Amino acid sequence: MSGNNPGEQRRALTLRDVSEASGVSEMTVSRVLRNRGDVSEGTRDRVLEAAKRLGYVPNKIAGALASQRVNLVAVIIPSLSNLVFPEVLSGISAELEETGLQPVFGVTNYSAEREELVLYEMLSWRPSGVIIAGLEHTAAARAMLENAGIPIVEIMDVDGPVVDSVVGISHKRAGLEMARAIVKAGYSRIAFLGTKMPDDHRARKRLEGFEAGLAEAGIELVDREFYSGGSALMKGREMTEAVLSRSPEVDFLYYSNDMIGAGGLLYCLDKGIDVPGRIGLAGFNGVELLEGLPRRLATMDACRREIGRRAAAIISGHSEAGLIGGERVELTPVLQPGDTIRPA
Amino acid sequence: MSGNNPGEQRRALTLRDVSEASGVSEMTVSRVLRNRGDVSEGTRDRVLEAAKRLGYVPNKIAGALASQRVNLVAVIIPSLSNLVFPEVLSGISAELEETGLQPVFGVTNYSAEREELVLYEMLSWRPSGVIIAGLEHTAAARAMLENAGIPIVEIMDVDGPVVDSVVGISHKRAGLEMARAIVKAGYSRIAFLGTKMPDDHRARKRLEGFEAGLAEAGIELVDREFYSGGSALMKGREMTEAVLSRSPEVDFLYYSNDMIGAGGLLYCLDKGIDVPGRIGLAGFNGVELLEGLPRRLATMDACRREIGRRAAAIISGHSEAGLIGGERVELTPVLQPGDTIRPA
DNA sequence: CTGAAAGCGCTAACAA
DNA sequence: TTGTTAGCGCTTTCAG
Repeated sequence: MSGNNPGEQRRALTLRDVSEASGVSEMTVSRVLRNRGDVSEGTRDRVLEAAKRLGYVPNKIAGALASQRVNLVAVIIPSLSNLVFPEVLSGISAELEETGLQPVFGVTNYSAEREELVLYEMLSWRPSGVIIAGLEHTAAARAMLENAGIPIVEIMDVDGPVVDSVVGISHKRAGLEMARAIVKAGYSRIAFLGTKMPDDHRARKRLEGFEAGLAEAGIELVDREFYSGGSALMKGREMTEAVLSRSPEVDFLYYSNDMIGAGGLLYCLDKGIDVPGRIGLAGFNGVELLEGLPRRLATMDACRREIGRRAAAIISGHSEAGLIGGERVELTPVLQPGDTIRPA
Repeated sequence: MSGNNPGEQRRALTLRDVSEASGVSEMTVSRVLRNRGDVSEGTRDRVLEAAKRLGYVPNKIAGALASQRVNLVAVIIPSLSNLVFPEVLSGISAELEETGLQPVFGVTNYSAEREELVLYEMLSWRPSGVIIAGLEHTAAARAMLENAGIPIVEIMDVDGPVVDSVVGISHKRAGLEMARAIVKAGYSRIAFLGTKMPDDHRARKRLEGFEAGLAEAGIELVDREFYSGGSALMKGREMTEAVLSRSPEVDFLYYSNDMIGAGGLLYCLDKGIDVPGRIGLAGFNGVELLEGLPRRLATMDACRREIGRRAAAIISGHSEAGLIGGERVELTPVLQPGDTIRPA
């Protein structure tokens, strides 16, 4: 408020400043500011008044170093532009809201190398826990996770070996069940349309499960088409056109996510193709965003918010209890048949 | 790798451990690990080998306290579920990638109170800079920003008084120009459909600008409709239906964002309404996600990624130069007429 | 090129 | 209820 000579480098306020301004020892000031221990009403008021008047903001760096406790939870995800992850994050945020823990986000762009880097960076802040998407990590990243000495929760996927705790769904199973539902509905000449990302293991596992499901009925994929980058809705259109002109006999299109599926749906409607009569369609994720399309695309809910919540709950539970122990939460995605699979 | 008695609380490794394992002083180990100062090839190798073998992860808390430097940039945004912000974040991430600075995100849920809290929390980590959405803050938040002694960049909006630097667009102007374009195209019975959020000041400013633009031509809004929550596409449909049945004379619908606009577009197409002949439509944001709809919705690009980039660049520039000085970057959103405004 | 000493701002532990 | 003393693990500074 006063004495702000511009140009003069202002030193940030310290506990000592508040201590001097209030005539109370640093230690007691610290107690007041953290609501710790017994402090008399009078002292408390004097301290709070002084802190507020000066505009004191505590230095968590120093606090964390002294107390060896950091209220940060590292959250590592592949991407922010894929709709799915912001939803997971908001589940995490919501769950952590009242726990005193703060999520810190890092993004890997679907690169295992970058994941390793981001993880290293985050661990060096000594967070109280780590939530990380997927089960596939570099050897070094895995080692860091194992040695961090804090609760680790791998999320989204449960198909594979785990470091500590895990919260997710089985993408293999999701693909498998979708395949069964499609076969049961009488489709048999089926194509897959998906993303081509080297490190998108979950999409890969869904496809594997899907093929396994088809194999049960002696069916093989008729065609497949991959893309990367660009607007998903548009890509969905383009890929659908490509597949339908290349393999006109196809009667079902399974998309690796709802956005490209929606593009495909719009394309089919444009072309006057009978959906789900002539061609059935299904996506994956259960993106709420898409409610409101001319038809509801068949999909499977990936339980994104719930995954975020449960993962955060594990971290906050363990950080309270002070223990580290692998929990396993497998959520079950439910088929939402929508309007694009014909009734069995 | 060895000696991991489970159950035994493992103390995290310190510089001293690396020092002892390599037979080099802590100070020199520190130099090697930070690539600072001259260290002989031999010592360097010994240190790196030891650090790697032990799996040492530096403690940034201690480092930051000692050096009084923190490579964190606090980024405060209203929401993650609104498409727009993840894009800003990815602009920030991209720009910061090579600077050694790390973004840390906080979410306010469009609440000024919560913003104040999040800001306090983040400032207590003594970040190198703050990027914060919007110009409207509580008095206390404003005071914190002013006294933080670090570069502050307010983003998204330039219509109003600023704390330090600002990067954004004028939403008033965006609304104004949209109004002019619509009037010029010959529409005159115009309705507004938007979100009802107390602290969404940018949507409010767009509406104000829009009304001002209409007023230039002596036109007043025929109708308005607000919503909150739910799937935007669906809400767009519902609101559109409501307005059209209440005010059948309307010939243009201006939506406060592209998602509800897209819902409206789909509704009109469903009903066989001639767009843009009978009714014109426009949204706001320039959401790439929507490319691939049956028609391209008229919109205005909000320059989200660019805003993120520029804001991050200001922070990293100032943190290098060590100075704090208000920069002002006003980007100009461009009208994308798409297929839903009839040619003037 | 390398090392020793002195903190960074706070809190744990103990003393009064 | 309040204060004192020692660090937390690193880096700055200065001395070899």
